[in-house]
Parts: sequence; C-alpha cells; structure tokens
Amino acid sequence: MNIKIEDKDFDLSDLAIKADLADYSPVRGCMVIKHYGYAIWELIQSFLDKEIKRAGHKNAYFPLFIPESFLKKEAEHVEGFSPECAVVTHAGGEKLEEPLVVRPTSETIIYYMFSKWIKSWRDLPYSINQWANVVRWEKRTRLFLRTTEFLWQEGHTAHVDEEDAQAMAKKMLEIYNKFMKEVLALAPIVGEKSASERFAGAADTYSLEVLLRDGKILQAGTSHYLGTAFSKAFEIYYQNKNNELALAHLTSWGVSTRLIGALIMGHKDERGLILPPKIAPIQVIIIPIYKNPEDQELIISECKQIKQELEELEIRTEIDADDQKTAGYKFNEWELKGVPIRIQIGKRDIENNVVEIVRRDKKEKLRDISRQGLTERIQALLNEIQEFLFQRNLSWREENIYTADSLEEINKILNDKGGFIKINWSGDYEDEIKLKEICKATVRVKALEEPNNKCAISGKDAKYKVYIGRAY
RNA sequence: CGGGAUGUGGCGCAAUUGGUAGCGCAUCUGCUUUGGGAGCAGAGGGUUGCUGGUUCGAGUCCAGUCAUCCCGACCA
Repeated sequence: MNIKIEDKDFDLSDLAIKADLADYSPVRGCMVIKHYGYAIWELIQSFLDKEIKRAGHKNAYFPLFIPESFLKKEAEHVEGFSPECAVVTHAGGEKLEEPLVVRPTSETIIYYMFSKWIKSWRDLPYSINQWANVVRWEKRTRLFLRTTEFLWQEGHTAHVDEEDAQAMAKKMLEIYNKFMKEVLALAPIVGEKSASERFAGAADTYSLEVLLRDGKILQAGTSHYLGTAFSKAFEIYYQNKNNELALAHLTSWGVSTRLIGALIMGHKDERGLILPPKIAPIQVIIIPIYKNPEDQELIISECKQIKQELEELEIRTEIDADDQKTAGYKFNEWELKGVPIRIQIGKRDIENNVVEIVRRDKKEKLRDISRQGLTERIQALLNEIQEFLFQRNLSWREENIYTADSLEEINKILNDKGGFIKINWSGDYEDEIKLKEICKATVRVKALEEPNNKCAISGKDAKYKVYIGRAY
C-alpha cells in the first residue's frame, strides 16, 4: 500500500479499501468483505444477537428464494420492491413455471409461514429473527452504504393489537439506539419517518439517523409498525378471547452491513479509520522497535508477555513483528486501520521498565507509561476512548443541528456545513418534493417538539417539526 | 437507467500527428538500516478491461460490451 495519508480527506471507498475492510467484486455493485471488515460485522452480530434474544426473539432461517406471486400480494410492498428485485427465471436448465425472486427482504415469505403457525391469541406475540443476505438491485451503489447484496438481521413479530405491536417496534428501535451509542459510539437522531419515506407496506417507520463526518446523514437502522396490511394479504388471522377471528398486527426491524459504513464515516479523520474499542477487531497493536537481533529477541519476548497479560483481560491484542517493515510504516498503517491503542516498545523502554502508548482517537502520544499496572491502564484507556468517541460524535451532532425558516436558509446551511436542520413543515408531500428539488434534502425524521411557525418550505400552516438534511 | 469521466505490470500514473509500452512505489537479490511511511546497487514482472472493426501497423481511431468514479432519478 503506497499512500501518504497526511491531511488526506478520505472518502468511503478509499477508506474501505485501503483499511482493508473490503474489495470490489467482478459483479456490479457487489463487494467482498475481507476478514478485517468481516470481523467488525461478527462483533456487531455478537452484541446485537444477544440483545435481540434478550428481547425474546429467536433466530431462524428462511429461504433465499421467494415465489414471485408472494411479493405481489401486498400492493405497496410490490410497488416499492419490484423495481429492485433480482428474479430467477431459469434453473436446472429449464424455464421455471413461476419465477423466483431473490429476497430483497423477507416479509412475504415469513408472513406466509406466520399464517400457518398463528391460530390463536395464545400464539401471540409471535416472533422470529434471521441473520441473512438480501439482494436489492440499486441503481447506484457504494461500498457498505448501498451494495447490491448486503448482510443484515431482520426481525418479524406478530401481536394481538396495535398497542402491543407499536411497543415492540419502539422497543427494538431503542435496542438499536442503545447499541449504536454504547458499542458503535454513534449518536443517532431517532424518530418517525414521513409518509413518503416509510418502508413499502408499513404503517409507521421509525429510524436512526447518523450524522457523518462529511455532513451527510445516513439512515442506519429501521423499525416498522406494519399494521395489518400484510396480515390481510397473507391471512394471518387468530382467534381472540371472544372466539372471533382477528388480524395480527405486525412489526419488522433490521440493521445491516450499512452500520459498518456508519462506523467508518461517523468517526474517520485525515489519517483514516477510527474504531471504537468495543467494535475494533484489534483493540491494541503492539509494535516492537529494535536495531539489532539481540534487542529484537528481548523486545519481542516482552511484547508477547504484554499481549498475554492483555488477553487475560480479554483485550484483543496483536503484535506487528514484521521485520520487513519499518516502525514508521507500521504506525501509519495501523492508524489507517483505526486500531484504538498502539503500544511501542524499544530497548530504551525496557531498560526503564516503561512503554509508549499512542491513542488513535486523539492522536496523543503518552511516553514513559509504567510497565507496572499497564494492563489496567490499557483497559481504562479503552473505556476512555470509547467514551471520548461517543461524546465527540454527540457534540458533532449537536453542533450541527440548525434551524431555518426558508428554502434559501436551508440551502445555504446545507451548502456551507451540512448537518441536520430542524424546520416546521406542513406535512404535505408536494413540499417534500420541493425541498428535494431545490435543496437536495429530505425529511429524515419527525422531531418530538410541536411546530412553532409556518412551514419553512411553503409558508403554509405547519403540522410537524422535522429534521431534514442531505442523506446517502 | 440518463449525463460526464476513467480503465495500461500488484498499486499510482505516463506514452505528441497511429510506428510495436515507460516511470514511481511495491516485489525479488545483496549489503547497510528500524523511536513517524529507510538508503544504495542489481533483477524480474504487460495479449494496454473484454469483443469485434478500420489500417501495412492500434494503448492511441470506430462500434459494442463489462466494471469503477462523479452528477441526477430509485433506495437499508
């Protein structure tokens, strides 16, 4: 890798490839997730899977192929997804009687099964989660943010009534929010989508919107209250306590490998990736520095000793003992890859019974850190970095929430700074269109406050206070 | 899917009016090096994305195709 990284403003593809997270595949819009990137996904999975199970959901697996007719059963759903479906028409050397859709999401096939499994109020709430790949033939792709095939988790639940279902949709939203704050150190704005931004077929869509370092906004997770539209389409009826047939109320919720995009773009700086400790595949990188073979042996054995001590505290540690590369090269490379803490040990340090520590988040060099109590010091520092990154992301978000009362103001703010703008909005679709055409911005989520002025787009009476911004 | 750009050793790039492909980094060998991307000397590596066409001759011109990037319309 031959790159000078001083003051380089990385874009996402630069970073994803140079930090060795992913590579392009020969198929348009698809990516290979390399081991360093996949390790991040595995960590995401292990944290979230625990939370999802704690919330009472069990994992299952549904097929990749969905009969085309299933997609067509729910009107809005088919309208939303048909254009981006990959369809298998031939298999086994023959034309299929009914084409099979490669799942863009699994509502239809899961609810088809729900209708067979749910018969009584005693069966409810019913829930399933699956970790799977899905395919959406997007016009424009971008590594991690929008790839043709991506990995995700999708949860589906059925409930006796709206109240119960809404509570679940919100509970899962809060689990995502907590995960993003505590593990990914990202501070999303959480709220309800406008009608036009809803999931195809949903009654209500809630989402988590992350402000990235480039000022753009990323929808990083969603949770939907689906109402009874799918239940009608797939005949998910149950017998209630009054011995009547009733429609189940459904929810679905998911997060994808896009979270890795949020992670990259939410924390990066001019030197590359910055990974919060909890999600970093390597939390501590140890770099031995030596001039001759005698020192080398001594120093490496000290590195191994430190690695072992750190691993006893379950701190993910690696030693970069590659003697083909100079120390300086390694410093830059591991910074590019976002490892939270680097320990440097040379002969000097061993003689003085100290090490040098460099923290990635603040680019701060801590010299002469005592070897005694080092592991505890590192552990505390990892927590400190985790907290620092969250606080930094939170202030970044807070500092970039603006208000505006006209399209001109909105445009100026977005051109100069990006970020979120809180505006009053009439709630009319035509105003959303206007906002998009003139400012290239969309309504991200509704704010909790009540509107306190006329609509910033049209001057009509405002119905909502909303956050808007330019999104990926 | 529309507009624009690009595609040349692993990576980044060059090659004038068409004349048979060159540089830097990386790689290999040797010696010296190693606390912020090492130095010197030598060596290897290419059907120029792919397919076809024009031409005595194509990296260069033409057509098609595939991929990537930027801008729109579509989206987690």
